[in-house]
Amino acid sequence: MARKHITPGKIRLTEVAKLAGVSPITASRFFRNPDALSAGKRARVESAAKELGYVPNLAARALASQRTEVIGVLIPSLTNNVFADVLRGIYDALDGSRYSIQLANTRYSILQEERLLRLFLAQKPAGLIVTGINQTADSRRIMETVDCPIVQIMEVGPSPIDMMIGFSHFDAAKAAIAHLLAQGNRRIGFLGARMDPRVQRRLDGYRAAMTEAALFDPQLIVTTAIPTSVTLGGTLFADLLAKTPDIDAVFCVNDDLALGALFECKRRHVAVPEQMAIVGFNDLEFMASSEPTLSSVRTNRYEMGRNAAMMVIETLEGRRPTDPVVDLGFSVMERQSSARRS
Amino acid sequence: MARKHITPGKIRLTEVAKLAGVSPITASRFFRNPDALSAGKRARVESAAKELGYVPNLAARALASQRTEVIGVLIPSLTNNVFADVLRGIYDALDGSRYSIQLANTRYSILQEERLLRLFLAQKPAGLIVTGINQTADSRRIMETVDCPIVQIMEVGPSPIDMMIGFSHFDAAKAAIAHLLAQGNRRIGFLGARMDPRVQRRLDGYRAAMTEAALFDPQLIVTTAIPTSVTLGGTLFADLLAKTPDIDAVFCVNDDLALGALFECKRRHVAVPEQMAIVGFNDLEFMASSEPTLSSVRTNRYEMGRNAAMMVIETLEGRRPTDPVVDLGFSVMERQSSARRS
DNA sequence: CAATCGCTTGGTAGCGCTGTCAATATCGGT
DNA sequence: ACCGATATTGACAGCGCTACCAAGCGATTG
Repeated sequence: MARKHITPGKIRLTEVAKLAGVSPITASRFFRNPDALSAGKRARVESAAKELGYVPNLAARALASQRTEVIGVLIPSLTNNVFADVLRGIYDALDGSRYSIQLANTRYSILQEERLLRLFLAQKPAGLIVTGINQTADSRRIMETVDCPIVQIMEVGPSPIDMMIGFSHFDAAKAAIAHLLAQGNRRIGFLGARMDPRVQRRLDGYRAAMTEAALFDPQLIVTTAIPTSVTLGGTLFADLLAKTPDIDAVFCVNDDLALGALFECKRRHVAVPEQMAIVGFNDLEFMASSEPTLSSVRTNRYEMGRNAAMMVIETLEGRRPTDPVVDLGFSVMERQSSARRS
Repeated sequence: MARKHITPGKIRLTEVAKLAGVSPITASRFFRNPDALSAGKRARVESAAKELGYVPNLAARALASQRTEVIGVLIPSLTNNVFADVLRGIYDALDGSRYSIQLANTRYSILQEERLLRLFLAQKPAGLIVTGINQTADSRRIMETVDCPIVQIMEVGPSPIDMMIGFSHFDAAKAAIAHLLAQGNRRIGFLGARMDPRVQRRLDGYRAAMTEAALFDPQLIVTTAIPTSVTLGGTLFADLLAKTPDIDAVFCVNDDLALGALFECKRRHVAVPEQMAIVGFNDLEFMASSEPTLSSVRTNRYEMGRNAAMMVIETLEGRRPTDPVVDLGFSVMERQSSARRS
């Protein structure tokens, strides 16, 4: 005999089955596919489970069935507000479902991402949500061969691994610049921090729009690898102004930078928008209530997370979404900070 | 025979043991307590595992050992920046350790918290991190009988369930008011949103400080159950000003409200700090770089998360912290928005 | 030299659940 | 009344790992 024998009070599936007067297998089916039971047994098992306060042992289930009900989520940052919204969407979508989330932070490193991916896949997740479309070649190969729904979030692009939901950062940035140009601005600066792949594509969109307008000038661009912050927005804006004092507008790759730039303008008594137009990116809540209100590009982060999780669930339940690639779009929110000068 | 027989390529502990020329049990010990092996076997198992790319099956481990290496984390909100910092601390502390995190969102409901708690405990977590000291009586009873390290975070108080790390919201608010009083303010308003237990205690601290100074007036208090936002800060400030136009300062229960109040002041051409002093709470990054810079009460959120996770791990490894209750304190950051009028 | 001790190693028997397949019950159609 | 088809149910074995106990072994001791 190997170990201490059965703890008396413990409630296993067997106990529920016994009380309900059915076989353990039937009780098991009740929890996984109740429709397969006759109405009578279904009711008996249900009340027995409730009476005993039965909670399934997920480890045993995972071991026996060779799969889990865990959806792995790989995001590059826990601090960034953008991902907080996405996560909230994911958690909301999974709330009340049988699935749970395993979250991991790649810290903007695709090698770290690959490591975490291997770790996740070893535990046979039910599904996977990964950020962006820039994975290592190995990561991609691994994900292509694995048999579970995978959603790439935050942006759309060609050749999804499986499914994809996001928007075009290139188009979004281009639209922001188009707006600034339409308001009569000519010397439009670019402020970028962190410079992850999605921010790079916003820079590409900026470059394309400016080149089309024959207004491109590399001197207008200030970027850094440092993580973003409001303080950094002020610093970068000061740098830009030092390099190119004749700018009439600035496009910031996110709202923190935009807010920092606004504060820096106030410190320097540069009137916004009269002397300087500002546009941010993401449209965080505060943009609409600053003074002046700040223009931004609205992105649908909560919906992105929510839909991504729903796409995974639907696939798992056999109702695979008709279109594997969803473009959630964006909208340029035109506010006081980029209003046309009178 | 019950099911398809052994998948050929699958690497189990048995395979590693075979290659290393030891029994499975010895291989198993290598992963859990390498020091118990002789140096020779340890090296052999290690190289065998690496050669085969072995990854332990956590479900099997959990089932056989009757425990998991998952630390449950219950927080009230995913959106709130405050918890993002705490979470980052927790994830950082657990990074590279054997433990992983299971996160759940109570949405500021202690009933929801109790439900999630039962769910977690059914899976025998290695440890638990819960927010605050206001649990339901049932939750408390359950946690007191369960045999795993538990850390209550965000605040300190009497009678911890097990361990506790945080600071006194009462004292922190009182110190903020003391600062405002020291700067010569007399009619100090209070702006509160969400009004969760910790915010309530900040209100208590405010009331105590104002009463001590014989300046308390309920008309100075504006609160709402609505979740916080910058926009709400502006709205509440407008309400306060409508009720009590003669205020000379305002204490906001968080930085979002403070920023909203600042913007509202700008819109109304109320000079900060000349006509209106503002103090926030938490000291988020942007407070130091706004124009004017905003005073706030700095709290050590990242350290709180990090230490909480470390306290759990240390207890699990038999090195229980000497003091179960850790007060991380706070500091009043005095900036331009509450500078003494010249 | 037998008795004792500490360290390392292995054998056995499950942990609680579910995949597979066979057995049985039920039903409509001829 | 018989047949095959469909809906329900159950028996069995085993998922991959570890708790428990016991045994092997060299060193130490009186």
